[in-house]
Amino acid sequence: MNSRKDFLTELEGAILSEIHHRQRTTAFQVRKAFQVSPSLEWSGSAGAVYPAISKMVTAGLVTSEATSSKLKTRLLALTEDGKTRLNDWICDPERAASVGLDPFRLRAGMWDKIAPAIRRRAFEALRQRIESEIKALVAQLRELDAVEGQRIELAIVLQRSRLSWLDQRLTEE
Amino acid sequence: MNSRKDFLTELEGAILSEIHHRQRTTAFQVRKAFQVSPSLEWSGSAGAVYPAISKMVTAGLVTSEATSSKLKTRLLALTEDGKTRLNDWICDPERAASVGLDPFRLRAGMWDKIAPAIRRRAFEALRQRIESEIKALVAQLRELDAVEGQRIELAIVLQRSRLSWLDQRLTEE
DNA sequence: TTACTCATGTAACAAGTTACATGATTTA
DNA sequence: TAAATCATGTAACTTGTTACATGAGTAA
Repeated sequence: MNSRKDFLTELEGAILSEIHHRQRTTAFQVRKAFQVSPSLEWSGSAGAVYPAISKMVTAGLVTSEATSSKLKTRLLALTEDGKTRLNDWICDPERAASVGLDPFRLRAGMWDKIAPAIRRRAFEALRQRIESEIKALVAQLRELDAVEGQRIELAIVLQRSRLSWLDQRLTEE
Repeated sequence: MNSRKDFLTELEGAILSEIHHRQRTTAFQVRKAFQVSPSLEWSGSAGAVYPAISKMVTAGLVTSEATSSKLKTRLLALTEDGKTRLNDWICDPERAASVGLDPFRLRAGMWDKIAPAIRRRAFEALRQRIESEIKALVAQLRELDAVEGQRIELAIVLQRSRLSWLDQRLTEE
């Protein structure tokens, strides 16, 4: 049995993506990108990012070299092995096609089970919230790079489809 | 400071939903429902479900009464407090409007970064996978109850929007 | 000089996973 | 009677979170 894990987690894939498409990145920059991203659910917490990168350095997927600056910044880059593994992760159809975790979908079945008056109010609050989320996403669309841009585009598609689902539910009543 | 947590996690909400809309449920049935569900990402593992239910029994959200059967089955039900908390969870617009965790969206930005030939093959594999997922979801639509049905419907909407996103990318090339 | 940001990292904790233990009941 | 299923639960592990420690540089 090989104890070396032969697949990347979602977080590891996301980190490698970040290192790959941005050149001369640091762990800190990766964290920042996660914190800023409105389409990613990770907080970019130090306790997740640093250990994940250390592990991938040990596994030979990432190189980490010290800089001359007094701040102990380390520049990260992918090894050939890291690039291959990232590619496999990006193209894995099984993972990419899975439905993921969606708080809206999780609740959708239960909205039928509550009193109509409460539901109407809840739907109204939801609609407003989603619309303001869309506005925020659209606003960020220009500021951010291409990789994040595609993710945001899909997040907007998702939010719009939620809105039209809500509309349909409301007109059916 | 109150150490008693005043919000439900997604798993706790899902468990309360399951107990509420099915009458006379057991922890085992809840696990089964999660395991079978194609729209939920939890495995319904014993190590997650039993402790979560125990905690909610202790917190006074769920009652658990032994049955006369030799199998040490326990029937679960919501208390009034549990129903209130479930309602709050269902209607929480902040949580419901969040984008969630989506493996497809996470990878979407990176598909531009790989060689066109590899991308085309990856997209073809993805398309086939998604289409078979949709078929499986449609097939389950009849078998399952209303609550799960709504979730599956939304999962189908998601998968179809992924397909049309892929189509758009392919025709743009 | 106080406060904020850059930058890395660890510790305590939370929440999920698999694998196992236990024991009754049903089916082959 | 052997195996599968029903049913509950625990133990070891993984992976994420917040909060803290540490220390350098920058702006008020």
